[in-house]
Amino acid sequence: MARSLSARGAAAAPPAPGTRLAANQLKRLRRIVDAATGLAEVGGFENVRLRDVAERSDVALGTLYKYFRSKEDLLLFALHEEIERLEYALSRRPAEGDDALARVTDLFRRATAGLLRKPRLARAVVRAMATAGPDTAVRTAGLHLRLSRLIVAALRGETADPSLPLDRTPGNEQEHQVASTLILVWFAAQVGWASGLHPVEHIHEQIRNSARLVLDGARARNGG
Amino acid sequence: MARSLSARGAAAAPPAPGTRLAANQLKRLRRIVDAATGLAEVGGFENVRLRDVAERSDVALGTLYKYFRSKEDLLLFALHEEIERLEYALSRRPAEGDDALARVTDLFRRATAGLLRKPRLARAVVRAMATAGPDTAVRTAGLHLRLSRLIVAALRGETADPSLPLDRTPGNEQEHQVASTLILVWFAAQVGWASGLHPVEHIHEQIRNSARLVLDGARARNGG
DNA sequence: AGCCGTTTTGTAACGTGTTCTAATCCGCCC
DNA sequence: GGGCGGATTAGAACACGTTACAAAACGGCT
Repeated sequence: MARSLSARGAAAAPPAPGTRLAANQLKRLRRIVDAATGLAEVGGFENVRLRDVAERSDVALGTLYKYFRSKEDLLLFALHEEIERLEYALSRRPAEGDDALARVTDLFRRATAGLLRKPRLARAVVRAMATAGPDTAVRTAGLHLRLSRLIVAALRGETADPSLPLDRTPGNEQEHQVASTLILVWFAAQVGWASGLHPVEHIHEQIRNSARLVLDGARARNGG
Repeated sequence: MARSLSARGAAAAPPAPGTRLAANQLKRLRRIVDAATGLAEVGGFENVRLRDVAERSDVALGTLYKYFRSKEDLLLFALHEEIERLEYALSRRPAEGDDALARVTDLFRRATAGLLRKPRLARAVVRAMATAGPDTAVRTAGLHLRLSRLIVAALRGETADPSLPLDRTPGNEQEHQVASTLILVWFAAQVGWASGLHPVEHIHEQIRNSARLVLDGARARNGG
């Protein structure tokens, strides 16, 4: 995430062997991502011309392709960081609400708000997600798991433990199904927004409606 | 749809003025779409090179762009036809099942099967849908409405009336919410499949799980 | 300091979606 | 049959993602 890349421990001692290179590479990576998001904030997906990204980050085009497999991969990395921000924010202030529905709605509200603070960037990353190919499947799956963890925690009124490995996420089958459904709805609603079909509010409405249905279903199924 | 384009009324009498041109244009349109889907069946989205489509359909590149605003628009038209096929099939044999859940599951099973009869074409149109821009928003919205109508009918155990205008679709608010949720889940699941994230069966599982949750929710809400 | 393997650079090249234009064709009307 | 207007054609041109490659720079090692 942003933190782990920028806040390098100030080692006054001679850097360990192999570290110097990695440090430079991390700086380069950061420059690239910042350049890309900067361009995306201004003009969305189409405005992220990889030649421009390369120029703005003082990096050769070839280097850029050594760090990221494609334009989508690059923007997906930005989304990854955004989700890490969300994880951090939720760890400091968990989703609020008296019942699961309220908490989950709050979670998505905050997630959407965070993403849409920069609408054009949001459009860009959503589009990247939608057109991702098999080469970025791993990243995509990771995002899904991270979100799922956050949702399950919100359902339970707990706060997610980011230190746990993603494949050992708590939650029973039904909770995972609820999370999965809501993630897909959220994603699809955002695609609809990004392609000009709906205004932003529609994302919120859609999630609220779906969450209500799904959670009532879960409750009924539990005999509650 | 295919039917309405190819089965032209055999007017032995001299064609009405302006008809000759339109007939040629319809033939051209059909050739273009057939060429595109043919290429997509073989190699998916990337294999649909518009130059090749133009050549295969004996049409100039410029003409192609006079008929369709973009590559996505062209493939979306193919999806439109596929959904019309689904409408037709459902009008002849409605979704089967004793309760709403069974019928809706059957509907999506058939829809998915129909689409995935040609997996590469399916990948192509799903991708087109996912990357559609504002220029194709109308087509996209239309597809959503058509599907919604089919789902509401399946929920009720009726058969949809394709002659009704799309904006006068029957169904109360809750039924529309159920339909909307399931459509989004279906779409997102297909995007996941198309980008290599999941095998086909996952689409079915996902829809089944989501439908169960959502319909239980709807039932609980109705006090049933 | 000098060497070596890796990384980075600069730049050219290719493929493909999209746009543009001038020339041609086609159906219609007088 | 001749001419008009819109549709069509062929082909060039442009933008941008992506790949390729030779030369230069860099970092660690002796």
